[in-house]
Amino acid sequence: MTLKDLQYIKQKLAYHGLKVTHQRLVIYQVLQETDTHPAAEGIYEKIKKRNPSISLGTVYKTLEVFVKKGLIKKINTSEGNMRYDARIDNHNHIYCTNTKEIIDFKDLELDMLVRAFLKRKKIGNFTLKEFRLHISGEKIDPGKHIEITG
Amino acid sequence: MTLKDLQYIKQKLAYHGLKVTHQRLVIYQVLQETDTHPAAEGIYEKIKKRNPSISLGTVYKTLEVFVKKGLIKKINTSEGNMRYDARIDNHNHIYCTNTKEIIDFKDLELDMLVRAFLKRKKIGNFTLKEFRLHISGEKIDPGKHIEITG
DNA sequence: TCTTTGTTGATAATTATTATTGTTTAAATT
DNA sequence: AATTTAAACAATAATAATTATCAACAAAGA
Ligand SMILES: [Mn+2]
Ligand SMILES: [Mn+2]
Ligand SMILES: [Zn+2]
Ligand SMILES: [Zn+2]
Repeated sequence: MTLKDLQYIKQKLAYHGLKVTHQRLVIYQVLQETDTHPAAEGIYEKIKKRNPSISLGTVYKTLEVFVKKGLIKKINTSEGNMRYDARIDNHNHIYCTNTKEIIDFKDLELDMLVRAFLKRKKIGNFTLKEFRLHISGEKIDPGKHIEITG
Repeated sequence: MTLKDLQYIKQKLAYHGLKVTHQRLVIYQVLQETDTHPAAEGIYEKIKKRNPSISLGTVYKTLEVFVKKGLIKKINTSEGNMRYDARIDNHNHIYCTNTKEIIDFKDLELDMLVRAFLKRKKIGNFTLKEFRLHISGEKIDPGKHIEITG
């Protein structure tokens, strides 16, 4: 997290009419530098170390404000609890059913494939907002990473 | 719900080592004849009319048992609460963000398209179990149905 | 019929999330 | 720089959805 990045986040907050507070900065930072799609609780735990006075309620509230403003996205696990995602561009998720990890998976070819399909297959009386492919399965070696090739 | 259907459900329960109880039969029936992907609470409400003695806890427990045995599936809304689905074949869902409806959307062509894509795009250190396309948007006329054409 | 084991209903507990409220703070205004 | 004000905060209470407990009950088997 460079000084430039920090300035950029401040700008974003201001642009959305949000006051620049230490809590907001640190919550956004933590989420941005994490690729595991953490829950509010997880973000709170990370932040608490350096900011012992922060409240879990503030984390929830702040995340919700960010979602409303479109700064971040909210996704859900198959267990029904919410996770947050600093990536706001359209992308898909791979869910590992035993480690509970959620891994980003973006692919333009797939996007076009599906988009073309949905255009052909018209859905009447419906305005499509977005679509997402939800891939689920299990890591073979939980110690190693999932990697997309080909 | 014909007598044949009822016999068939009884067989299914027995096959999975589950005792055939009135509660289980009626829960499964209600879910099967509903296409709205209801929550436990919703199923409970429907059942209560004719079975005033049934307990909400039993509905939850029974649904969970069914999911474990693979008789039904559990899906989640973007709000984070769980819904149940009597359809267990692979299929996709269309989410209406304002009516909260979930509509089934099965398409073999799409399945093959995605399957072929994922084969090409290998995901390493991962065993794929299933994939689902999650389409979200809004009904234009909430009074009318969504319909797929083309 | 007796016994065993699984299932139910009633209820308590837990978990995740949201609401409330008095206090503090960022930033706009003087 | 000091003052004002609305927004944001921490602490805490409340809610909603779901799960756990347990005594009573019912189905299947001996
Ligand atoms: Mn999904
Ligand atoms: Mn919940
Ligand atoms: Zn993501
Ligand atoms: Zn379905």
